[in-house]
Formats: sequence, structure tokens, C-alpha cells
Amino acid sequence: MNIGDVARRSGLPPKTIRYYEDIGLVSPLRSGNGYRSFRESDLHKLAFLGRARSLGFTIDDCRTLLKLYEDDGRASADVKKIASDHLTRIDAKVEELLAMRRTLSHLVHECAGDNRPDCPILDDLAASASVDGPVEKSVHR
Amino acid sequence: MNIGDVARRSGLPPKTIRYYEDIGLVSPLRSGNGYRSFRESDLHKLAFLGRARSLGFTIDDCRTLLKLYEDDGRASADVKKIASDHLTRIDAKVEELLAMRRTLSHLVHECAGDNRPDCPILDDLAASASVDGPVEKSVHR
DNA sequence: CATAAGGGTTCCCCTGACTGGAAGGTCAAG
DNA sequence: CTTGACCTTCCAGTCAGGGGAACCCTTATG
Repeated sequence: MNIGDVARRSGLPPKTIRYYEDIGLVSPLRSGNGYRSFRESDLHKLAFLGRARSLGFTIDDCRTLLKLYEDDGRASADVKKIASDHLTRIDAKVEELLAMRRTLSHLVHECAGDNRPDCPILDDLAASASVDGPVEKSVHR
Repeated sequence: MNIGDVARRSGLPPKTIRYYEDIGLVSPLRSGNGYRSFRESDLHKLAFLGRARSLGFTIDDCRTLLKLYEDDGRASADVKKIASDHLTRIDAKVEELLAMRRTLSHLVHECAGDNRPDCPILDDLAASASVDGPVEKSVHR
């Protein structure tokens, strides 16, 4: 299979597949004309990677997951740990976004959104942007 | 004020402040020794930027918000639009993360996490990674 | 006076995970 | 012969800074 076929069947862009080869995630063969020649097993790996990436795993996680996948003697605990840690990261990110969301949503509701200049959103940005007050240490100017 | 003072009072790292100057968000004066010399108004801008960034606005949004902030003839509608659009982006991101979270959380609960190799997580990655079936067009190998 | 500490400066490279584009080789069809 | 669809490599850019080198300025201390 050429890269285009693999791209269609895996759903990954050719650029991404080349990139994955670059960083050593797949190692397709080469045909006489220099084209990459993918085996079914390469396609399978790429699809695995695509799925893992779509669940938000980092490339580094993917590399480890792929190794574990290919290791018949793996302990599922190792896989579970990677996934749990990732879940924790996701939760943290969601919390962060929801905190922003709360503030923003409040401000947006307060703002008239007309052609007048008065704007609680800008007020908040400017005010909460209150500065710590004059500096005391390092008094040299 | 030197950059260190401004960093302390605005909560932004000196590196970030220099970067903001680089991309034209602030324009501090220079003292005779070549040091940046920040006015209170620069500090204010930087604090504004820090607050906007902490709410997740992109640098580009920040640039626009800053312009609007300094424009007495602004329409609050313009500000509101930026904030609303950002809110929409946040919601989309949260949804995306929650979708990942649902799948991952399910898989993690299914996985024994012991020293045996059987692992529903890997099974899912490998299986959902099912390929589209043989390619029909572009049949040249 | 020398020097050390603790500011500051510019400059360049690095990050993650790709994406875009240029310049050029290969292959089958019309 | 040429067109068009593939493929190749390589370089540069993205976003928002962070790390670190090499060097300058100022003040305090021995």
C-alpha cells in the first residue's frame, strides 16, 4: 500500500503518517521507486495511533501504549496507569476551562452589547488587573 | 520601573513581558543604560493582558481587546462578540474533553489493572482502530 | 580597587504535533 | 508528449512563551 491508501484507510493525513515515521512510531518498507510501502500491520498500528490520539493521549503516551500493545507479557496495570493519569489531566483541564467559563459567562451576560462604550468585560479585565501596589524591596530606580 | 518590578507587580514573568514588547503589545521607554523603563500605564496594560490571558483569550484577542479598551468610542458589542466567541470555543473544547473522558473513564473501569496482559483499553484502541476495508480505487501497488 | 551578587540586555534554540508549500521524481492514461 | 495524480525530501511556520549563553550595569563589601 502506498501512503495515500493508508491515509484513506486509517483516516490520518499523509503528512501525519510521514511524521509518525520520522519520530519512529511506524517503519514502513520502501518500494523500488522510493515510495513507502505499508503492510497491513503498519496500517493497524497507524489506526491504533489515530484512535489513541483522538482520545487525547500524547505522542509519548502513544509510543508507550504501542509498546505495551505489542508486548504479550505486559501487565494491564501499566496500561491502566497511563490511562488514569491521562484522565486526571483531562479532569484538570476541564476544571480550568469551566472556571474560565463561569467568569466569562457572567461577564458576557452583564454586557449590554450595544453601541455604547460602557463594558463590564473591559472593566473586569482592567480592574482585576489591579496591580500589587508599589514595590518595596529593590528600591533602586 | 524596571522589568523586574513590573514582573512582580503584574505577575507576569520577565520573559513574557519582553515577548509582549516584541509582538507590539506594550512599548516601554528605555533608560540611558538600555534598560526598559515602564510607566504605570505600561504596568496597567500588562496586568490587563495577564488577566485576559488567564481567561483564555488568545494573544490576538488580547490585542483587539486592548485596542477597544483604549478606544473611548468603542461599541461594547464588539467586546461582547469577542468574549462570546471565546465562550463558544471554550464550550466546544469542554465538550471534546468530556467525550474523551466518557470513553476513557469507561475503559479504565473495565480494566483490571493487575499483572495480567488482558486489557480492554488496548483492545479498544486496537479494535476501534478498525480500518476501512481494502481500498478499491487507485489499485496500483 | 577588585570582586561578587543581582539586576538587566540580546540572541538563538526548544517545545507538541503537526501543517503548508516548494521543488522535483514516478506512473498510468489520453 | 503531456497531463494529472501520485509520491519524495526539505524548509518554515504555527502558539505562547521557556531555557540558557554571553555579555553589560549597578551597588555593596573586603
